[in-house]
Amino acid sequence: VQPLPRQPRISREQVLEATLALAEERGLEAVSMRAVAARLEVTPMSLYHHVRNKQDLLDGLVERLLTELPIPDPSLPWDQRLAELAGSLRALAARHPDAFLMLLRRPADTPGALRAREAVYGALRDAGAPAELIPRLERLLSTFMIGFAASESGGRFALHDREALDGDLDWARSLITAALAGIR
Amino acid sequence: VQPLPRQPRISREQVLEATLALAEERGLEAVSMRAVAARLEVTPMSLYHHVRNKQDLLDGLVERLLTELPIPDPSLPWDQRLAELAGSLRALAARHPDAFLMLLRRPADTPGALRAREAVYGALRDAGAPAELIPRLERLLSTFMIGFAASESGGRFALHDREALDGDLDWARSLITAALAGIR
DNA sequence: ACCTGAACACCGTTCAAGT
DNA sequence: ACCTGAACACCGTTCAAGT
Repeated sequence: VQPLPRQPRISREQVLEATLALAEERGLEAVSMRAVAARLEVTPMSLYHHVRNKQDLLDGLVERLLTELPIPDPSLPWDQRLAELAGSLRALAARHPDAFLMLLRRPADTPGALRAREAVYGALRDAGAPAELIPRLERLLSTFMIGFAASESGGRFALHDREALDGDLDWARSLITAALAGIR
Repeated sequence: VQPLPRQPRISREQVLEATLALAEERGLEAVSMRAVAARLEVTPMSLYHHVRNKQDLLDGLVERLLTELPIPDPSLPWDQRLAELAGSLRALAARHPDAFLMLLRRPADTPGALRAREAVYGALRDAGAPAELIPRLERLLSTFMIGFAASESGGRFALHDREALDGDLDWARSLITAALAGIR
């Protein structure tokens, strides 16, 4: 006997959309399978046809955020591109402090992660870094930028005002520029 | 009417001890108020006399881990001290990947955080860094070290083997040494 | 002061059944 | 294929009561 085809009521897209909206409105802690389902006016169990489980739901959310990260215009000077990337990461972390931390908990091999990495690779190439050192440099740079944005949004830097943190990054930028000049 | 004094059955110390043991054996996700209470053979509600709530319990756990972080012998060369600190952070993150992430979610003004920061300050002083730059340098360095350890233990670096990551850190060390020489 | 039992308002997920 | 209802085994926390 053939199973009856049925019009899908919701898609994975819609599930992630609802997850994002919920996280934006009430924070990540309010994101539960049941709450997402309620927002879609559907039974909790219905979600399991579109995501494997809650972890997969959260993974999908993080990947979505990463994909929406603004990538700087490649025609800009390389150091400005890095600075803009750092700024975008800070803005993303500020909007989603909890979800941002999950960047540290998944392999950086998703399309969204690749996209961001390529942007850093390009900047480093234009900075004149030797090709064989670029992946390593990218790892160090991204780790610092993500760690900084996570510290700021997570509250680790709560004692420091925005101005001091801006100064930290400006100074880091000059140190990095000097280091890159030393390598080249 | 006087309330009757009563022999306390458990202390905050014991609660945190049980929390740590549970986290070590079954991971942070297994740490619940109810599970910690069960391990102490006590009702869940009894814990609330020793910790404000679950967040406070987790905070206590993180602070405990931080306090146990080995501080390098001050008589060692400054760069070796920094390298040892980085190694200790990596080991701590490997043992408690989830709890480690919580370092990014609380202000770094607890006794444990101060203790670690002072160790970095000392190393930077011995490296000859100008006093007025030391707090800023510490922020950059700690952010990188914590970000790196969190990336490694959290799985962000899952595609890279231990050897590559050791190489990353060795190289970072030489860049930092060069940058410090430039500042001095 | 410290511990308890019962209760409230939630969770994620499995399963068998419906269309 | 996709959605549902009922159920299972959990949560954190409040409250009133006991000693």
